Amino acid sequence: MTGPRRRVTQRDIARLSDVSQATVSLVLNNRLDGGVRIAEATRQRVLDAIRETGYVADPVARRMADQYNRIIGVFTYEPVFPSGARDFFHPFLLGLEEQAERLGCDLLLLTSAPVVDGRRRMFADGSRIRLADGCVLLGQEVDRDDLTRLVAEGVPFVSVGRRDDAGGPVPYVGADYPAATAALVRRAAELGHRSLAYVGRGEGPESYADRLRGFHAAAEEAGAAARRLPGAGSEALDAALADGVTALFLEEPADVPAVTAWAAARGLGVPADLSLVALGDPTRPVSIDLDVTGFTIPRREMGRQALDVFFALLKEAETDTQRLLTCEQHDGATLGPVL
Amino acid sequence: MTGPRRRVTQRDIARLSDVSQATVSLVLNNRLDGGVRIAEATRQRVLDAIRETGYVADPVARRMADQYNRIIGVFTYEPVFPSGARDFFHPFLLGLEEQAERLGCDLLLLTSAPVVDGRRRMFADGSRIRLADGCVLLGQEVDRDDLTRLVAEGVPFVSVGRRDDAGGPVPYVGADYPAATAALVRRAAELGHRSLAYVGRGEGPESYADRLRGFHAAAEEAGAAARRLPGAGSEALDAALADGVTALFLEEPADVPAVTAWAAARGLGVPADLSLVALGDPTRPVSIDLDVTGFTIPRREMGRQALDVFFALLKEAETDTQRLLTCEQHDGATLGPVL
DNA sequence: TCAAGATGATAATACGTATTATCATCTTGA
DNA sequence: TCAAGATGATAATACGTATTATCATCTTGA
Repeated sequence: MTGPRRRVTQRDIARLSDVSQATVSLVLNNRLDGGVRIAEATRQRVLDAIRETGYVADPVARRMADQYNRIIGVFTYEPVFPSGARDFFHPFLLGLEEQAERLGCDLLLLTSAPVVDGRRRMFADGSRIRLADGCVLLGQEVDRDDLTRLVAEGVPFVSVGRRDDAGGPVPYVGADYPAATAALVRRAAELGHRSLAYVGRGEGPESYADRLRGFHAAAEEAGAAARRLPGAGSEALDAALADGVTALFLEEPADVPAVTAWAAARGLGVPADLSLVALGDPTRPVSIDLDVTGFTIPRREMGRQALDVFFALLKEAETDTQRLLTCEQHDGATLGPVL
Repeated sequence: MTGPRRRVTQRDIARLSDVSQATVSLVLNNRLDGGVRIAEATRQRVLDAIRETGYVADPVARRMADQYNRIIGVFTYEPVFPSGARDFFHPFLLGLEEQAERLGCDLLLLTSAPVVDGRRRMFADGSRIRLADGCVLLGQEVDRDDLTRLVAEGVPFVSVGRRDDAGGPVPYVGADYPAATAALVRRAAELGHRSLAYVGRGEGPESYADRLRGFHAAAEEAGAAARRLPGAGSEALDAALADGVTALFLEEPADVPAVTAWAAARGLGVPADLSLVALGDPTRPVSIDLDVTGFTIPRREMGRQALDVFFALLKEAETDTQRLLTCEQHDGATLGPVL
């Protein structure tokens, strides 16, 4: 008595409650406009049948009829979630899931397998995004072409993390890296640091550029010397130290162990001889035994608000579609006064 | 002149190449069966139009015409993916995603079902599973009631990891823990070990029970003494050691650091004084500096094959719906001969 | 008593694709 | 010359939902 279980459809509900399919749809969507009316008794009969059968509208058919299906694609760009980055991205996902549950929508994984040169192009296939009402973008770097096309096609989407314009403004919920970085620079200046170094790329992903921008702006304002070291290599650090740098601002906190190892090798005390500041959370898993001063990215909250912005866009409601959230400053033990 | 551009449809192609929509579809799908034929010239005209316009079939409409919506729910039981377990579960997800891409379907996260006492019940909300064609189950432990209901309702589903019957056979793609464990026991016996200890629960999740079963069976066959220690506590280990145990089989490889710390404290060399075997991969992130002998769970492949089984079930094709995959043995440096 | 308005429901249609049954035309062979 | 088969294409329909135009019946008020 099995056989491939057919989906329960509105026709089934209609038959059960002795009305037409149209009526079922109207009850489901609670349409009151257009002058449509359903008697309360009928409505109840339909709702009962729905409850009994556990009927849910087929999201595909809903999309077909050009409707919302409350499914949101989550597109992640990191090449197959490089194992290291998982921990970093997880809080974002948690925020998304949490808010999705609250808003009663579902998340579709658009992270699908490796495609062209290790990276995924969003439009590589026939645009499965269309299955969903739109999508949320996650990842340090996002393909510019994809972004441009999303904007051009008017697909509702939100980026987790600020993005530069792409043929139009990109809706995002980002972290206020410039402000968070600047605040730490000011703290350092107050503590007497006159020569600071930013360690990292400072370009490429917006999040890097934003940090560096905040760094330079605040340093200039504070009248402190500022430089950038491309990486945490020993030679570069040695040179900076010899040149009078007293505080290092790490773009990538996962570099902390490398820097402390170098400091230990040189017999430098932190923060006695050198201060250390972490600009965010590590994107690679590392064990750090120091209580590093720096800031924390409100990842979970970013995930949550991303969905809020998404729904506002979908409903075309008024809202701030480019949000920068404040990072929490962490007062650790690695930023000290210059002795 | 913007506005969301209308999609190019088969009707457009049909008009352009002066054929019917049906012909376009037939050309696209290259149907040769059913006695349908398209003249080569016509075919080329249609293909040209497709090329010119960049037409791609709307995935939504495709699925609409199909009996299935090609959406597969991924249900995970771990309480919102407890942070430690993420690493462990990720390879399964990768396998699922990879195969989903290959099979042209999408994964819907069903991880956000209402959380009742820290855990999710699948049917708590009644019907979200019905959004999808069926689902894949992921997690160490699966709710028995949910399982029973899935079987009873005939929802197509596959468990990643073997499951005991639940009012009927449960389709699964699991790891062959008994065989993998037994192989290691035999190796130990060959190396002269006569008294072995299994460290762990050995019950609860099927994966634990399976390991213990394989352990006991192989030990008996090899004529070696076998016992089980509930955990890796120092007292238990001391007692076992005092009692002549020369090899420990760890159900949970994340316990390796605890055991090696204990061994170091007792001045025991591994494998000189004591052999160590890891029965699988750590479910919690730990850093292990030893090259531990043991086996690896084919997680990615399990994810992949789970989707294969799922589709076979969906299409009611003949297939082995209860698969146990072979674990890869890893010949490390912690299982040595008894001196 | 009857017209106008209110009420309640449905038939018809659209969305874009896939497939099957059917049809028209051409070719072949005796 | 004609029937049978081959060839090439299409009309019709299905998939499951949403919506609009339409219709039938009931109510109301003068």
